[in-house]
Amino acid sequence: MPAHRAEPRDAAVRRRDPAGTQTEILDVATREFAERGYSGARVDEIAALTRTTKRMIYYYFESKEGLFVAVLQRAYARIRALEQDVEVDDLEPEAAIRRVAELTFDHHESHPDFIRLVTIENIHRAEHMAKLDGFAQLNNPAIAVLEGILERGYAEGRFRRSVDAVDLHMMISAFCVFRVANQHTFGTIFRRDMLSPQLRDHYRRMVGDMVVGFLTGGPAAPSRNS
Amino acid sequence: MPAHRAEPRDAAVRRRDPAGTQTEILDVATREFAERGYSGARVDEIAALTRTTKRMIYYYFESKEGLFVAVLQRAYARIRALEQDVEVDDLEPEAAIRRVAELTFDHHESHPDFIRLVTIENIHRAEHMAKLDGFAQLNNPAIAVLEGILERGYAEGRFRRSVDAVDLHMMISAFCVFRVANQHTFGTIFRRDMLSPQLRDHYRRMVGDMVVGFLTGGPAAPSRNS
Amino acid sequence: MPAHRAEPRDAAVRRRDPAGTQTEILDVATREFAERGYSGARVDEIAALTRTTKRMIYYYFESKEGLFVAVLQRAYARIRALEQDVEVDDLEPEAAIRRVAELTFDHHESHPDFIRLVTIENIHRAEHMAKLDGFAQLNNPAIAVLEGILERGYAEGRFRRSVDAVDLHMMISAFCVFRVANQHTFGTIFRRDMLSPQLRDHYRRMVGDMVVGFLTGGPAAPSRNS
Amino acid sequence: MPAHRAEPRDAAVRRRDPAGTQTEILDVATREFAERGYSGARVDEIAALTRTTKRMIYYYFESKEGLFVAVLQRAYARIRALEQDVEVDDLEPEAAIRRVAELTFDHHESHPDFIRLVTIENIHRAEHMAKLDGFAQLNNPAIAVLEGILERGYAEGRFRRSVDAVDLHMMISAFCVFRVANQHTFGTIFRRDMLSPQLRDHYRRMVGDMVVGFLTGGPAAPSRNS
DNA sequence: CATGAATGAGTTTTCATTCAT
DNA sequence: AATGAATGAAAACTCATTCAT
Repeated sequence: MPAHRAEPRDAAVRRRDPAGTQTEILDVATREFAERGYSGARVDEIAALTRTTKRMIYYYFESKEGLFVAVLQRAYARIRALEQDVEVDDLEPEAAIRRVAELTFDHHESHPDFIRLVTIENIHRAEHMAKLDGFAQLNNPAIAVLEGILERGYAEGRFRRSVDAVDLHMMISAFCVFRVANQHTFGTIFRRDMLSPQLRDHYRRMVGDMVVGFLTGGPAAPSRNS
Repeated sequence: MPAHRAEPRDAAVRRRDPAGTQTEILDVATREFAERGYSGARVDEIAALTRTTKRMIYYYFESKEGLFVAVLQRAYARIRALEQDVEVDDLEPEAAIRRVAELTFDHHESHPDFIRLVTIENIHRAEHMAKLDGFAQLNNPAIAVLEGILERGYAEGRFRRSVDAVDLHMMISAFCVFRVANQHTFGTIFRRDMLSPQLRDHYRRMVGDMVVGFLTGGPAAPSRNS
Repeated sequence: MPAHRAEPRDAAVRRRDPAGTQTEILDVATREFAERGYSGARVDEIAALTRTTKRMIYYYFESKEGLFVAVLQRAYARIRALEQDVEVDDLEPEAAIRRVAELTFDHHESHPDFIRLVTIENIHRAEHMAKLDGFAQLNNPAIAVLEGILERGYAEGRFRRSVDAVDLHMMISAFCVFRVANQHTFGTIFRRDMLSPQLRDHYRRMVGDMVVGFLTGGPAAPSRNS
Repeated sequence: MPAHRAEPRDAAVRRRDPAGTQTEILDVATREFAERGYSGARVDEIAALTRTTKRMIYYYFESKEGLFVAVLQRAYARIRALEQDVEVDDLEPEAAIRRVAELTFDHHESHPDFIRLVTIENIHRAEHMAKLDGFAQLNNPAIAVLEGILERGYAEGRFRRSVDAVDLHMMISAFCVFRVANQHTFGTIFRRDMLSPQLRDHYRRMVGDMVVGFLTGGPAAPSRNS
């Protein structure tokens, strides 16, 4: 046996625990894919970081691609679970929308691996997501929440600008995702670490200001040129 | 054999044109890296799509990584050249800021390869940019323009919210980049093609509304925590 | 295609015999490295002369360098094993030391590949040996034997010249190694094949004479400088 | 032009000085071949370390092999020139032979590159020397000197052992070459730096003692076994 | 003589995947 | 289920040598 390979530690421990084995593989694979991208991740390396072997990866997930798809699926499922319990009915529309923006902000900050996976999947034009059902989320809970807030806002005359909930979600996501996903190039160019703890509150407030400012601003001015 | 693989065209045609050779390599490499990512791109394939040989890639760029760095450098240099000629002094602050947002929007829409390269470089934590000088852009022309507009806006009492130019640039970029970079996962989840021509004007107006709404809105409300 | 290139023999024959696979690789690699030097040897060629594939070389030895290190290690281990069983306690000191010299002579003559590997390793400044433990042999069996003989020789008044065992070993090795290692240039210059069977006994006696003459000679004359 | 290549410095200086150009190439090539071996040396690197270009190497020396042959030839010619002026007629036979041994010792110590080249050429079985005339040195000056000393020694009854001059030269060379050529492996195994300045005189005296002891010792005892 | 550009054939190394036990 | 061994195809990279100017 080649001495240079990290051997699976304590292999006996993992025997006969299929769910645990799969979970462990997915945990490691998530880290590796997020860290190195789809092409950059190595099946060998993932196996080595696991208490199982490569064979098990193929047994459970068929192929590297199958593993990535499973990783993606689980990552989205987890995020969606988090999005479920947003409770903003007791807040005024402005406060509610701000709260949603801030929660999104928090989610993205605390799940950088998720954002990296999404970024990677976009580089691959979402071809892996396409292999799965259940990604289409026309009735996304996050959207439903936004729709409720918007409705209240318009009814109460607090929001002047008419806007689609998905577009609003996009605007909020754009801000929150960009801060994490583009931190490295942006930081290099502008010498500003958008993720520094000192700036956290600053940006968190900013995303709220942005969305509230947008909604309470006047109707869209027509673009005067292209 | 992938459909886009071109036959090697008469190699003799291109002899003794070093600048041309390098340019052609960079053109092809830009496409390939943007398309498949750093790890996913193949030096062999890049060479095959060129009128030169793999050997010349190593002759001029040392390694795959050196080639990627050169691609990145040229991509940023080109974008920066575009950012130079923004002329907004004759516009009112609101119109000016909207114009800037729209130009950014246009740039990003017309340079999807650039956005993909930036995304890829972020996955690599900007390690390739780090190898180059000249990326730090504290005196970025885009920032200077924004600063000018903000100053006028405050002086004329049109902008109520105090904001840093780099942060404003970030907000605009976030919107414009997200629309392109995350189009695939977003499109899959919400069944909305953010890049469809029909929605182009809609989103273009939206980014303007966002930034004007933000600047003309009241001062930041304190975050109520979560 | 070089004449010595063997067709790949039925690969299936050798499956599932890891020790055998490794041994076969080491055997072939020893020959090839000894024959062509480290840079001159080809991993491809080594694999071709084996019933396994290039891939297995990397599986077991990591790299060309790793393979060379393994070859060196095994070569030294084997020589050391031979050095173990020298039995000279029943001989007079002169006869004993002569016997040791002759055994060294015989070892070197029958292991030209080993000498070539050592030569090659010296060209590389022993950098590969440095990667391994266990090469330092302060308690080398060969040295211990020499020490025993010297002690007896002095006690019995047969050896007049005081000498360090390691230096004595060096003197003997120098003679025996040179005859093999430098046979080609020496042969070309002096038109003398030091390895010819006719001269074997001549040189074998000579190394004994040299060492005995040295030990029984008077104490070192002071160098008169040059 | 690839920025990473060391450019030929001050190329103009070297123009129109064929002898100088060739000398410079040979100087650099000697270093590189001695340092890295024949296969390990790089034509590119040799050219880069020169004020000329690769083309000139091929112009003057035809090929990498031709260059190596030229390097070898010059190296031997230089050493032979040194061997010319040995003046030992005024010394007693013992002192004379000791002096020759010490001069050989000194030569080898001060020309490690030469020894490395010879070692490398032996790894290649002297195939490059074979391409040249003038290497056969039956009337080698060094041998002639030894013959003279031996003759005197026998005539004066100082040397008792009958020996061939070439063999004696071999014995001396073996000691002196081994100390330099095998310093690295020997040093690693026995933790003794044979080239350390502190040990220089020790070994220099030892080679003299060895040869004098050998010549003044009794006639060769017959080998008692094999 | 001089030089940067160019090249074909090789050389080391990697990787996802499968097999025998 | 589990595992070390094995593999073919491909990928990155190198090198001596030649060409056009």
